[in-house]
Amino acid sequence: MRAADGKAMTKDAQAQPVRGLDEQICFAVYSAAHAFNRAYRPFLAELGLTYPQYLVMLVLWEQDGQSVKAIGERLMLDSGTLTPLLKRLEGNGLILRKRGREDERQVLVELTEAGRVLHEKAGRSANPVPCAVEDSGVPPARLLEEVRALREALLRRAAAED
Amino acid sequence: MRAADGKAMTKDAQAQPVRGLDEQICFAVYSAAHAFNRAYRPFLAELGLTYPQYLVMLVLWEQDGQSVKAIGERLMLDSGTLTPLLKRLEGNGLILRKRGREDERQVLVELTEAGRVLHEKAGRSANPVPCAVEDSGVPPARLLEEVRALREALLRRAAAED
DNA sequence: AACAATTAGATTGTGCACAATTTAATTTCC
DNA sequence: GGAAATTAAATTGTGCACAATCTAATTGTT
Repeated sequence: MRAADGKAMTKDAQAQPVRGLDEQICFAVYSAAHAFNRAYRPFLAELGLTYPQYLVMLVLWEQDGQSVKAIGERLMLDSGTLTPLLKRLEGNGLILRKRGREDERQVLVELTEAGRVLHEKAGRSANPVPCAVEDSGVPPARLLEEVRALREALLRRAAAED
Repeated sequence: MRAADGKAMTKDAQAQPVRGLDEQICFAVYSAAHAFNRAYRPFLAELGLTYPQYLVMLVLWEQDGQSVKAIGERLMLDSGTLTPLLKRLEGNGLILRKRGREDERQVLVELTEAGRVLHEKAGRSANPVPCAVEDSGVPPARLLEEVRALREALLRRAAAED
């Protein structure tokens, strides 16, 4: 866990009249996540991946041979989500799953040749999403930082809840 | 549909080297959506709702008696998602589903007394999420507008893809 | 009236997402 | 060295999410 900066939380949760849908940041983020999914679909269909599978591939393209645990920490997903997803990627010939020799509890995930080739293909395919981000007119660097700050604050609250 | 301002899209999708996970706004939004879910969980557990069910209740609390179609347009969800979700809400006694008398293809969704009472209860329960948003230090009004602008740009791209 | 086209929901099948539990391997502590 | 605690994955069960398909009702056209 990062960000144990000791700064006290500003206040406690309190009862409040329920806000309408359109004033809620949570719905904006929720629906934006769906919109990303839709915008990515044609690009990912060319690669034969779903969006969560693409995220796993991004993690492996950054560093091959990671454990399920390490992938899960990177993506904030648990084994109940990753195990079947990784089995599908293995079934499609993009990765191999093998028990660690040193610690046999671990499962190490390695790219196959096809998995590495897909990295090149992804780089050559037209990705519509960065353009859409640009179209939105929102400065990407600032938005990235704001959404990350929001996520971290939410995770701190969730962890503090009990 | 809003925002048909006639402004041409700035450029077409192009091939680009694949960016790392941490530079991608899509992953920031995706993981922030999960973080909202986690932060909401204890609040929603008190109400006996999941997050998507809470969204449906928000829509009905704003206006009772809407059709499945209208709810779906508001939340950007289709009948394959809503039908079983609404049946669960009906099973829990929060709503009633009845065929429209005027147009029998429609199913109208109405709050029960328990569903209305839950609105009051939601208003009295401590909601940790606004506090977390405040903790993040990001100006909420600006963030809301930026995320919405992003979503609309993504949906335009997705619609234009083919 | 009659028939095509459209529309509203429901259904089916695939794939996340996560809580809770289980199994097996490893580490810790004595 | 051996029992207890911890850890890594897998499994099970519930609930979204959406594409594709199906059924039934309505609307439009002739």
